[in-house]
Amino acid sequence: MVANPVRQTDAITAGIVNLAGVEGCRHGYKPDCQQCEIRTIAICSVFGAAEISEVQKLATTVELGPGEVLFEQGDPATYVYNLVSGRLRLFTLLTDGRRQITNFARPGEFLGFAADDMRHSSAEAITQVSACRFVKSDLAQLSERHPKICKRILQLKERELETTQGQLVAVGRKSPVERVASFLCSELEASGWQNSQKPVIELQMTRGDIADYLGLTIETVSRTFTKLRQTGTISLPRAERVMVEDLERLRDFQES
Amino acid sequence: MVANPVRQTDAITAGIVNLAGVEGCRHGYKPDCQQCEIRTIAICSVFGAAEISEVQKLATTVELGPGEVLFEQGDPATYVYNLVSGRLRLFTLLTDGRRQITNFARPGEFLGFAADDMRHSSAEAITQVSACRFVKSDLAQLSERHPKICKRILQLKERELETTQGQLVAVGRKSPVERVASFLCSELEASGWQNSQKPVIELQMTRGDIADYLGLTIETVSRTFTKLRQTGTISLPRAERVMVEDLERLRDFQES
DNA sequence: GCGCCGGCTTGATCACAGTCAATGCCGCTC
DNA sequence: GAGCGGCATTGACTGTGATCAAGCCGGCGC
Repeated sequence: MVANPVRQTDAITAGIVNLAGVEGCRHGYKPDCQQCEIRTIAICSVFGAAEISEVQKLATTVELGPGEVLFEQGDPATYVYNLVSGRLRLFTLLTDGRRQITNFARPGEFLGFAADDMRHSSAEAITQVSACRFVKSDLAQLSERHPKICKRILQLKERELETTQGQLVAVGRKSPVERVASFLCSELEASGWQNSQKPVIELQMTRGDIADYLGLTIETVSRTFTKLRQTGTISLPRAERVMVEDLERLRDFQES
Repeated sequence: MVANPVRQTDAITAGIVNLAGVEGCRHGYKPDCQQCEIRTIAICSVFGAAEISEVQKLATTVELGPGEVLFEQGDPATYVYNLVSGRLRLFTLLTDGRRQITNFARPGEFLGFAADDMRHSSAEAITQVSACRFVKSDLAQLSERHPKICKRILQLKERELETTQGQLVAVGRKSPVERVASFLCSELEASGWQNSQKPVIELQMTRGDIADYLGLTIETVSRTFTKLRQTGTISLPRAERVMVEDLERLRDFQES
């Protein structure tokens, strides 16, 4: 009806890559919370050095390669995750294969929390991924003893909601150029870019992923990149490397 | 670029309707929590009869007429609200007046919580509205003493997020018929419709609101209603009353 | 090296939803 | 009752982004 009914191949073949019967269960070893890169930004940030060992006991580290599945739409939601490193795509599939990506998760994000213990979306690794897994009920118990966890999760949820709302505004009311510009700006922002450096974005996802994130087709995304290149806004030494040549103009293209 | 640049009038004139200098401050009296219709579904549901008086002390009732503003994009986020009765539209405006409605809030919803103390969207009453207002910091203090509030807010936030994600999927990947069908189904669902009754939906919002919610134009929404009428799926005795004649078919049109 | 495959780009064409415009309908005021 | 204003519907036309199709590029295996 509207867009690419059965044109994603990765979405369909993805299930095959899933390895174990249990959700996201590649290697199951304890994380080293002291050394953890996201120790200060994830939900764990609320714990002191003494308390963190209690968390550590409940956690299991999960590793995924590109294309592998962390969890799948329709499954029961048994686990929750802290994304430690790498990136994931979270998406919903319609019956005919159309796909809407709702989030490109980044390290520090809290994933898999579901209101009704049922997954409404799937999560696949884009890059090599490492995540910290908890049994949902374990975390619930832990949060009884340490209410501040709940507060922290709420903060992260609110941020997630606001990001999704921003995406909704883009998809519902912005032109392709505006959507792509918004996407690039938020990727740059979230990458921790410093004002002094030349702005460069390493895209870890394909054009197809970007299209399914922005509610466009691959072709339109590609043409839009070309347009941005031709106006001198960006340059593309390689398809996955975006160098922002005129950040001012890119920001203007966002229209918001 | 993409849709109705400056065609909403209500969005622009809305500010004029705002009455007091203070956010949503029409009448400021204490609510009667014992009699409250949303006592069992809002965040208050976690409190026993004894505790509720503590909440009541912090709350102020706010009343709004149709079109009046509860809070506005860009304002500091000082208050949070429980929507007690009526409906609100929450939306984001782009600089040129394009509007994306992100939520048609219903009684029981918790509104105005913001991650960075700044409003990213505006809230306007669609119908006569009554809401229960708290100073954000008061509620934060209260939740220190009663951590279960936080847990409850988290539940509501997760539901809100999942609803928004569903909307994103519709706007990003569904055809106009599918979007309108999805919208009608969720309106019916949320209205508390019982299987035994004939399904009737009283739309409280205009075609323009629905268009800005679904990422369409007024005309397309109107034409889609006509299409659904012509296929015998619904009938429209009045523009705002939708009688679902063939719920099976309406659900099929959702395509998800 | 060669061939293959997946992902990206580009071009040509088409259809669907947006735009513009006219009309209808209903409620409100005078 | 007449006139007005807001909202909804319908029609005619247009333009944008989807679709279809071809070609390109880079990486990988043989």
